Amino acid sequence: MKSGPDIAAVASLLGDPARANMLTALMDGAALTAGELARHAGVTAQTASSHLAKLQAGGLIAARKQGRHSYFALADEDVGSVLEALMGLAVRAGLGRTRPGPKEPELRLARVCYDHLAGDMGVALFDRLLARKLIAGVGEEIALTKTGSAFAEDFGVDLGALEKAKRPVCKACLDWSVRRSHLAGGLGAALLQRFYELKWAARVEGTRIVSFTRKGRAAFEDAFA
Amino acid sequence: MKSGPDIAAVASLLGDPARANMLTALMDGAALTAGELARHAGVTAQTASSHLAKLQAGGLIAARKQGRHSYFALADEDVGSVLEALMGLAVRAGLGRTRPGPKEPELRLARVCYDHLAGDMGVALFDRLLARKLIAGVGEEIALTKTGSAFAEDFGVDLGALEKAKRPVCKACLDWSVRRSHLAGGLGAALLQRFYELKWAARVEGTRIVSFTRKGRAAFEDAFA
DNA sequence: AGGACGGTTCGATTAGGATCGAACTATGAA
DNA sequence: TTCATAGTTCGATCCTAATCGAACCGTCCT
Repeated sequence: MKSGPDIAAVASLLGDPARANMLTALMDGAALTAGELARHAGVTAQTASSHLAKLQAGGLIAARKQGRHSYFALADEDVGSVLEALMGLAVRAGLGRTRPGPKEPELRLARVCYDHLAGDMGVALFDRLLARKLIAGVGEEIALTKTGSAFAEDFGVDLGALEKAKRPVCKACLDWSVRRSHLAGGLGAALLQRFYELKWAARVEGTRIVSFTRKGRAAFEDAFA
Repeated sequence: MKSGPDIAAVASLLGDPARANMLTALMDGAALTAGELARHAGVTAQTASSHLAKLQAGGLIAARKQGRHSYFALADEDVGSVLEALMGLAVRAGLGRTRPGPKEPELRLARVCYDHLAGDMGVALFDRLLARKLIAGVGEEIALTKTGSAFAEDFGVDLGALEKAKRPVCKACLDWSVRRSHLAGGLGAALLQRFYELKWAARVEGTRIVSFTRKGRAAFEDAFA
């Protein structure tokens, strides 16, 4: 009579409207703060906190503290797949769908975060370094691989100086517009510095926007493809 | 805040233990009467009736009256896929309500998922079809290759009939025990049917277990090696 | 230091829905 | 016809869990 894993337990987690709204807000893979998720769900912060604790206990989301903020993201892309599948079932019996659009395109594309690159291009940089196994690690703990170190030196980064500094060489930082990890730490700063030196990009005065030249953009794509 | 289809509505249907038990009982693709489902769920006939009405309204099950019996079955194999995927999440979160009984290993080895083969052997089948380039595709979008079509016909599958049906011929379904894809769709069903016909395997009464004979297992390994 | 703000915990309230008893309908068998 | 069985509908009860107010704990800022 009772066989197999307890699907009711996990399904009932998804079955509450507030939690479902939070999860759908997280479906793009980005991380959001507790407060933002509360707003998405249309509940108070207290209620949201309770929901988030349950989702975390159920293994559906992963939490990460940064400063006084708590960021939450889907635990895993499998969770996203299940949500997609559930939407498929929901569509056949009910409601339609809508999709919002982005804002502040330039800021979202590339900007400085303290002293390193953030925005879509920052996230892309991070993703490609990871995909090419130039950096590796889990969560925030990241390090350059052997090939990565060679690559960085070749790119003109003085790794020796970075390692002498007290600042960590590699660190994952959460992006506020894309809400995914990008590369911070000494290496992140050094790479952005090299982009300036190579005239691939420049700061736009009075803003945090990093403006890539056409050639710079192409060189960037080429170097990290 | 109001984006996408209402996944909470359908998820809350799956979130009730009684309904979840009914659905898991239906996962082998067979149709059961209201009374049988009530016993599976451990509730009285009245409550079962209420649950079944809700599941039907939600498009998860299909009802069919025959004499004084009401038969219920999963509305379609997508529902089965979602249930399998949910089981995957439940297992990962350690929410496995079931003590690993003696039947557990057999279930993991080979079982029916709606009407096709799942478990280790289902995944193995899928992998080998892919490795031999008999099927190809990305994600859930899969199709038979030319050599694959020839192979299927040779194996005794009536592809013409499959293509006339509205049901997709090939489809990937996520396996809860192995957490990888196995083959669903018309072809998946047809292959399992052939396994039965060839006496390679048979259903174990009252369970979802598919029991392969020794010779059947050898023939399976041989045919898809 | 102080204060502001984001997040969490605790407790009490409340609404939704799962459940069952009883009555009702329909089918099949005498 | 009468009876039995399968299923559904109705109403009442009861229990869980979502919710928010208020207080508490950190972190950041000046």
